[in-house]
Amino acid sequence: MVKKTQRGNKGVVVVVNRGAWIAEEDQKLVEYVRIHGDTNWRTLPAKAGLNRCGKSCRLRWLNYLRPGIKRGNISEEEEDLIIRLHNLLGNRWSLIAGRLPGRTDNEIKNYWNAHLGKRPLTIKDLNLKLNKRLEGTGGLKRPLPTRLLASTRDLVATATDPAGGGGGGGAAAEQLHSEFDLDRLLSLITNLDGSSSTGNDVGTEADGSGSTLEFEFDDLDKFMNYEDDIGSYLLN
DNA sequence: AATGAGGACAACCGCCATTCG
DNA sequence: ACGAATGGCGGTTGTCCTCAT
Repeated sequence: MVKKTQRGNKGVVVVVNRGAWIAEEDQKLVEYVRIHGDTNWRTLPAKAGLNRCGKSCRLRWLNYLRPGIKRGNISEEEEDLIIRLHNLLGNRWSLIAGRLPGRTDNEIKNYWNAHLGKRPLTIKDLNLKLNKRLEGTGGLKRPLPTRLLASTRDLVATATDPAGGGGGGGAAAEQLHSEFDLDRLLSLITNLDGSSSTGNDVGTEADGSGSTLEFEFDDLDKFMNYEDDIGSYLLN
């Protein structure tokens, strides 16, 4: 196990363990948190008899030891949700993880980087996914409007770089950008239950590389429960 | 069988926001 | 009001494992 010195309380140099946790450390941490709760991570290691920094303990607890954590086997539904939430929220892993019970931000982030981030998610992929969901209803009568599920950043990237190369495509990007029917999407979302002004206003934000949608939780909830409505909207 | 490449994932780091004295 | 302590987050790195050569 790797050791490292760091400044502890009052500048005292202490030796802390680094690297992979061993079963004994996990046991100590679980036992301590079970009795005393998961507060004051700074002093917890010393009290629990762990040669770890507080941050390390906190991370270990939150990501692996706390009850209710699901490990591995990301289901197709979860993956689908991750993709759509990422389209909405970007790399805000803690927010995304908050929508996936039992999953941690670290796991979502790792999964994205390992499986999804590298894979260019095309509109065709999204259409195929939705058609699969709509099996038995005849599938989509017309292509899914890209503006509903993909951020303009992704669209612009696709438009400017259709073959994976770089540069160019400004006109196409501009066209796609103009096709991003933000107002339409927002009005669909806010009118879902007929209450467009609930105090949880939907906002938008430009980040320079294309707009990213920002939703208050209630609106996001609506959107995530909106899949069937998107389907019926497209089929009608 | 040895080894190098690439993937997967656990853990660390640095920064920022919030809380507290 | 201010600074220190603490918590939380996203990005990055390190390590282990698998597989191809």
